[in-house]
Amino acid sequence: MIRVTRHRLPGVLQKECMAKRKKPEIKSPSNQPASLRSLGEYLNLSPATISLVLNNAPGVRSIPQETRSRVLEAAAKFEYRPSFYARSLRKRQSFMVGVLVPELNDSYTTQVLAGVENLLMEEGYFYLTASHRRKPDLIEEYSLMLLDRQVEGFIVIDTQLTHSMKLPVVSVAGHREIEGVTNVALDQRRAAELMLRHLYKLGHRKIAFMRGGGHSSDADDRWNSLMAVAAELRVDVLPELTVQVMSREATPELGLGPTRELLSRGVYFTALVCYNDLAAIGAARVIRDYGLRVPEDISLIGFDDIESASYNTPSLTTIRQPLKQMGTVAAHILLKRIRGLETLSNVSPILPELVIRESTCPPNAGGARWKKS
Amino acid sequence: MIRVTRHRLPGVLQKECMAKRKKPEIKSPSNQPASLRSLGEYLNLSPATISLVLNNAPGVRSIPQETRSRVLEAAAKFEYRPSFYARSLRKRQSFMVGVLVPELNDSYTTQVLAGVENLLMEEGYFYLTASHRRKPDLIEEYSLMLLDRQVEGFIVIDTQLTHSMKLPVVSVAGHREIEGVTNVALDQRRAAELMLRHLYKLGHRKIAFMRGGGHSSDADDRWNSLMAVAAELRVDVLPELTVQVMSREATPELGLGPTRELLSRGVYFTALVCYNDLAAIGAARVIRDYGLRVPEDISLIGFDDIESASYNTPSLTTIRQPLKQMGTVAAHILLKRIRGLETLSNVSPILPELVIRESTCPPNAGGARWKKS
DNA sequence: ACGCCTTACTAAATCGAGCAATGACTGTCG
DNA sequence: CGACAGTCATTGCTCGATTTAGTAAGGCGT
Repeated sequence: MIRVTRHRLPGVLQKECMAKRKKPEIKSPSNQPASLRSLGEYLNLSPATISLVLNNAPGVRSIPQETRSRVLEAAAKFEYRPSFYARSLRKRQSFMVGVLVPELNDSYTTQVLAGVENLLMEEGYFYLTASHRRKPDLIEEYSLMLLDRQVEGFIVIDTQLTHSMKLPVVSVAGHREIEGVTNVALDQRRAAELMLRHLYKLGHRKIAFMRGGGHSSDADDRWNSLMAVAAELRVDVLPELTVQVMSREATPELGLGPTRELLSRGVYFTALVCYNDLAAIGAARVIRDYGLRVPEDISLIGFDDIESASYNTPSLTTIRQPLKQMGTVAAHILLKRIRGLETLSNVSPILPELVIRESTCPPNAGGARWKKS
Repeated sequence: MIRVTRHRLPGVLQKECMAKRKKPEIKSPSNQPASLRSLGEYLNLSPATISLVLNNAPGVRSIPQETRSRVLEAAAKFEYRPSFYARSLRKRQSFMVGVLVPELNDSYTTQVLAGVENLLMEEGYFYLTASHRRKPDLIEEYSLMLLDRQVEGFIVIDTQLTHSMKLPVVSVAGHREIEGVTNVALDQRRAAELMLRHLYKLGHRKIAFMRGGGHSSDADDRWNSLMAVAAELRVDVLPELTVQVMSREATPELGLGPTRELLSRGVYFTALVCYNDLAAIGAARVIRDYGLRVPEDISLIGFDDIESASYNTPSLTTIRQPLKQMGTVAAHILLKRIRGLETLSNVSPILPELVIRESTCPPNAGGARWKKS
């Protein structure tokens, strides 16, 4: 009876095995991507051992330093990279999250996304994006597709979810309160304070307001906060000095109609709080056409700090949402939730920032031109 | 000796097997996601059969209609969705591509991305994005990470690749010619023709030029095309009427210096071809400060059609790159290449579009104000 | 000489799907 | 009665990594 050293046997078996199947010759490095098995064959070790060493798994303690370095060396030599799929299949973790956005070609979305990406990358996560163009059925369909792909959670940006999901969800600029969805939202109250306090300090008391359309979910919130702060500062909000955005275009046209309406009423005011930057750019145009100057006759304040806000003449004083930061925060919370550290509520609202540019100054700065026309 | 009907046996075996391992009870639908096995257990069929039916595989012919519908029904009932990982592992296909971009928060990139996404979604592909902030080592690192995740190809946007990859690559706004990389590029020649012909038809002959800085890879191409077309139209390109962008800021400041320089030379001209929209916005500002009007005294033409181009006063005449379409085309070519229909060369250049707005008009439209200051 | 511990590993199952190769049974024909 | 075709499925391996439960060899103690 022939005895063979036990732990040499597998090597022999494996070689026979290799002969049976297509033989990879001398295992040229650039042939096939290295696998645990190919490394095992090369080193005359089992795949299990290689796995143990490479993952520094608990059971590795029993493996002598010398073997370890042999493994490490071989892994480096053949540029071993574990198969993500095999690993994900086994560990039921994909290190991916799904991101649902209304539209990719939109600076709000992409700024948030930039923040999201930053944090996810740092943590070794990737993300899959799907843009649903605000169609509920696409939201549904895409979330299922992302679920199929084993995302571990969702970040939804400016997206109307209708029901809760089985996975953790963090929503940026979301409105509804939904079970299992953490909301990351701007502190609208603080934004209103920044706007009105700025105008108030400059000396403005006759302030006109342009209210957002009903289609935007932010609009009501923003309006209510504005009203609350105005009351606090004892600034009158006169119906004659209040107009509402009607259209839902994403161009400065937005501000044209309301501003014309306002000026045509002939009621004196020194500052206009616009619904957003786009509207403010439109408003500036109308005011100039009207023979008045911005900011000398009328100060203008916007919201969002879009790119054009600083390119415009005059450049706009506005409220900036730290969008990138909001993305980072969202990703951070999501990962926490994925890892089981519940952070369902208690998300502190994001603080906005006042950006002072050319469109605001003290009232009547250049000598009143009002009533001239 | 007991004989059991052969094809009942597996059912029994499986039941015993179930008893040995953790028994999933009555398989409540919302318990675990359904798998081929769980469906098989439920229907007393083997996973293989289920797979056959659901994939409509060749071997399915031998399976009677009745069994098929039973399978289909059960799959619907338990909302069976195949595991992407298992499938990808087996078929070595991930239905994912990698997208490398310099920066997410950039409208050029995201417009292209929107096109890419559109087409990929239609074809059932997703993509993983990584933004490398133009750092070569990050480009390298991220492409390896994407490779790990089994992407089937790459789309790179405005990204300097240094070497060829093993996978198909399509580059948008890429410059270098690299083995295995298909370039999707704008037809700069055509763009130059659109710009100059437009000015020429309006009657401009004294045309000033603002050249791009050397840091942009597009800049030289664009300049050469411009020169070629100018020669063709017999339009003089005078050194006195040529300036160069120096800074590399991404704000209208870009156009300030060059335009001041140009005006300070005191040489008469009626139109200025700007390097891009940003520069044109800056130029417009300087020209107005100088006491001249756009477009009555000086027509201005930009490039890119950024959002602010239409918001600006006056709005800019410019060249639009069909970025979304470029993204679509890139994705289309990539998928073709992934599927093995080689489309390495012969990619027709993308045709730009002239967008006529307020910043151009015939020369001396409002009566010459030149030399007034 | 016997058991027991340590060292250094390995076998085999698992994740879920996909196939190629087989089987078992039924019915029919020579 | 036996061979053969046709139905209706099943077995068993594969993809590559992870993990648990081992096992063989050698050393040590008594």
